[in-house]
Order: sequence, then C-alpha cells, then structure tokens
Amino acid sequence: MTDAGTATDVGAGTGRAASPRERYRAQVCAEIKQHARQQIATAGASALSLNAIAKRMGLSGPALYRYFAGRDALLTELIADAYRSLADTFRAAAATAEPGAGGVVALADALRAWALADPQRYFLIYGTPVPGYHAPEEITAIAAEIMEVLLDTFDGVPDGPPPGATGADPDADPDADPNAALDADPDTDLHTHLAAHRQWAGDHPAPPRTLRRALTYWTRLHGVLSLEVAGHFEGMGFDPERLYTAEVKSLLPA
Amino acid sequence: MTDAGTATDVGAGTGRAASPRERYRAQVCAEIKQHARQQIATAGASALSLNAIAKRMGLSGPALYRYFAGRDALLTELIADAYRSLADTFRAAAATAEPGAGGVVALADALRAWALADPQRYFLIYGTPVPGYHAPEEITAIAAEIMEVLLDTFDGVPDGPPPGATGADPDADPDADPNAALDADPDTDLHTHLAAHRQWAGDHPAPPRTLRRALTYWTRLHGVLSLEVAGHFEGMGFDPERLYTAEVKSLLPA
DNA sequence: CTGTCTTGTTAGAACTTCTAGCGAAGACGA
DNA sequence: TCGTCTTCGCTAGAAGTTCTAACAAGACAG
Repeated sequence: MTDAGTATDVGAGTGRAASPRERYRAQVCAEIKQHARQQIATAGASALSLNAIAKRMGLSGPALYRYFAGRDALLTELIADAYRSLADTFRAAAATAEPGAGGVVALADALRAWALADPQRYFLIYGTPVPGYHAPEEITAIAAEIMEVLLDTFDGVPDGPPPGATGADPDADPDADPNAALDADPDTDLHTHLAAHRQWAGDHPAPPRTLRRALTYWTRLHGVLSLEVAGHFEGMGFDPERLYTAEVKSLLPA
Repeated sequence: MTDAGTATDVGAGTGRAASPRERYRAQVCAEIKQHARQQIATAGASALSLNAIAKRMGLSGPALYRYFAGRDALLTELIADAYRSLADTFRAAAATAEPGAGGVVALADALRAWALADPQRYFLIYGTPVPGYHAPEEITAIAAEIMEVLLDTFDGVPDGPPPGATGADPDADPDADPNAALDADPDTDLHTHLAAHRQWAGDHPAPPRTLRRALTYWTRLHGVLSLEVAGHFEGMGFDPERLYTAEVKSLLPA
C-alpha cells in the first residue's frame, strides 16, 4: 500500500537498487510534475488542474491520486522542488566563483537568472502565500541552506561599504558626508540585534556586520527582482537589470 | 440593462443624485466586496468563491452575477480598490508630514502599516501575478500616481547619501572608503539611464539623482516588506521592523 | 502456479463558475 | 391610477473541478 505517500523518494535514499516498478513510478511522478510546471508557467498556480494533467497524459482523472495525495500535495512538492532548485544553483554559483567579492556577485547573477528563467517558479517561493500556511521543516531547512551559502560567501568578502553607506554610486554629493550618518543609533542597534538573534542565520559565526550586510543584500536583491518579475516595471522604459546591478554593487567594495 | 457593468460608478461621477435603486445597488456591491475581502484575508485569493459569498449574504448563487460579471471581475475590482487604498494612504501621509526628510519616512511608515494591516491586500498588488495578465490603463494610472507622490516627496528632501553610499550605518569600516566606489561607471550609467527614460516617472521633472534615489527607495522598501509579509522572516528571531527602518534610513540624510 | 501488491478504471458525491429563462417587485410616464 | 419597463432574485442546468469508493487487471515474489 503506497497510498500516494512521498512520491519522490524512489530511486535514491534507500540503499538497494530501484526495482522496475519503482523506476516506473518515479518516471510517472516526474512526468506529472513536468506537466504541472508547464501548466503553472502558462496560467499560474491557481490554474493547476490534476484532471487536465491526467487527460494530457492519456490517463483518467483519479489515476493521479495514486501518485499524489491531492492537488495541494502536488503543489507542495513543486514548491519544495523550487527551493531545491534555487539551493542547487546557489551552491553551484558559489562553488565556481573565484573567492572574494566575485562570489556574492555570482550569487546575485545566479539568483536573477534563476528567477527570470521561470518567473512562476520564483513566485512559488516568494509569491503570495496562503494565509494559514506554515512551511514544513523540510522546506525551512532548504531555506536555511540558501541563507548559509549566502553568509558563507559573504564571509569571505573584504568589507565593502557598510549597508548604510553602501557602495558604488557616482553621485556623491560633495555637501553630504556619507559618513556623517554612519553613527546613527538605530543601525548600531540593528547590528547587535541581528547578532544577538543569530538563530536566523543558523548560528552562523560571521561577524555582526557580515550578518547584516548579507541580510540587507538579500532584501535589496529581492526588492528589485520581485517587482521586476511581477511586471511592475513593465512599460516604464528603463532597464531593471541596471537597477539590479546597482543594488548588487551597493554593498560591495569597489 | 445594467449587465453587471462597472459596479462602482453608482453614487459619484454622474452629477445627479443617486436614486434609491442605485443606492441599493451600491450598497449590495459594497457588501459583496466586504465579504470577498474577508474571504481573501482568511483563505487567500484562490479561495474566493462567489457562491459562498452569496450564501453568506442569504442570496442564491447566480444573484451575484447581477453585480459582477464573474469571479475575475470581482477580483479585478478588489485589486483596483487595493491600488486606490494605497494611493490614498500615500497621499494622506505625504500631506500630513512636515516638509523635508520626514516626508519620505512618513511614506515608508505608511506603506508598512498599510501592508501589515492586510497582507493579502498587499499581495493583491505585489503578489503573484497571473502570467498573461496586463493591468488595465485605470490601474497603471493609479500606480503612476503612487510613484508621483513618492517622487514629489523625495524632490523636497535635501540630498542624503546617494543610493550607492546610502546613509545611516555605524559600521563604517575605517579601512573601506565608501567614496572610493562612488565613481564606478555602472552607476553613472544608471543615473543617466533613468533620467533618459523619464517616462517611468511620468516625466517627473526631478533631477536624475532624485529619480534614482526614489526608485531605489521603493525597491528597498519592498525588498524587506515583501519578504516579511510573505512570512520569510518567520521563526528567524529578529525584528523585521528594524531591518525596514534601517533601509529607510539608508537613503536619507542623517 | 498462487497470492499479494500496485495500478488504472468507472461511478458518483460535493463542490465550483456561469448561462438561460422565469416571475416578482420597484420606478416612471401618461 | 394604470400600464410599461427595468431591475432583481430565483430555479434549472451545463460543464468543470477535486476527491472517494469499489472494482478489474496487470506485475511481482514466494
């Protein structure tokens, strides 16, 4: 009795080789998810229909319930896949980049490319959540991994401009002294606050300013990216990529 | 023959007084939308059901089609309402704030309060879009108004640190010279690029650096806010508000 | 070969959106 | 006051969805 349990753990995980039946099951699962992804990409997650997928696969409606407990289960699996996919590209980007500031730039580039390659996949993670939903432990673990890669990469970067006074901008007004503001109270607070609640970073041992810089990097990237991918810059004429790279540079040494 | 047309233009707009019938219609419309909002707030937009609303109002299913052409029409109306609501709070915040840097802070505070007051309303605008959707002209007009308020308010602010080297942070590393990076090429590009494509700002006459600062302000605010409201900071222990105010200050003079 | 386990099937309940057509009740002009 | 005209709410019903239940037929292990 498989009971449409976790449909993913078929091949790997268990030590023994996959039986032909298991391989078949895994393949059908993959095909279902493939169709689901395509459906989501073209009409959004709310248009995901098990029935339509079944028909397109030459199966009859309820057959899919042998593979997924229901529509929500399939969607949850796709979300988990999206998280895994992002974690993988992040790890890959961090691994291939040369050490130093290039690493975090590579991460930013990878994030944007990943998001633009499949906007709806981005929204599976960062889009509208259902009100009561709380992510299962499996997913929060992957999210933590992603943050860890970011923190690790940032930890190897020589200090750029601090998040308050943040990096590349030619428009340094001679009258305004960027450093004047750097001793404002709230920001010291933020440093110590983030360092004190290090749990968000999985108790990453990075120094406070790195914690803060990485987190701010993350939010600034998503600030541009989420608006761009959602189409809020559409018809505005300018190139979102330039805004993005500017924000990337805002936290990096020249 | 009303044909479930634009259900909103009942009272105002036309010069003559509203007939009792028109007032009744407007009231029913409002009640429908009220139920819809509540339903969305508790279960998300995908759970919006005309049938359920009708039942809860003591009406029978198809009666609602006298007021809205369909589910999508109702949702579109709610989205437009959300835009109008944000534009209103923005205008109010800009109007009551004292001139100077306090204005943009008031805008940021208003934005966050508005978002937290009803997260699903925030997502109606900034959440997952349906792939093919293009906003009608009515909505892009409101969006432009919102940007205009932001730009107007920013235009009255004395220059803070430029977006590259951006404001309040105590962690100014003595070794890193924030100004060193300020002449990097890409950023000059961005200034001129944004100024050249001024259409995104409704041809707002603000100087290039103001355009850039306002736009970056906007993305940074949404960067923190969207992640927070979507629950991505949940269980992380730190206080998102501090991150938010830090980003607010990042573009403001001390 | 036999029994179990897995898969796909159909039937059907309970939903949903949305259309068609009927009847009643209010608004308005003569 | 009367008749007409518009608007409104209803029921019936088509087409779609998710998902359950019971059944038939294949594949695998002993």
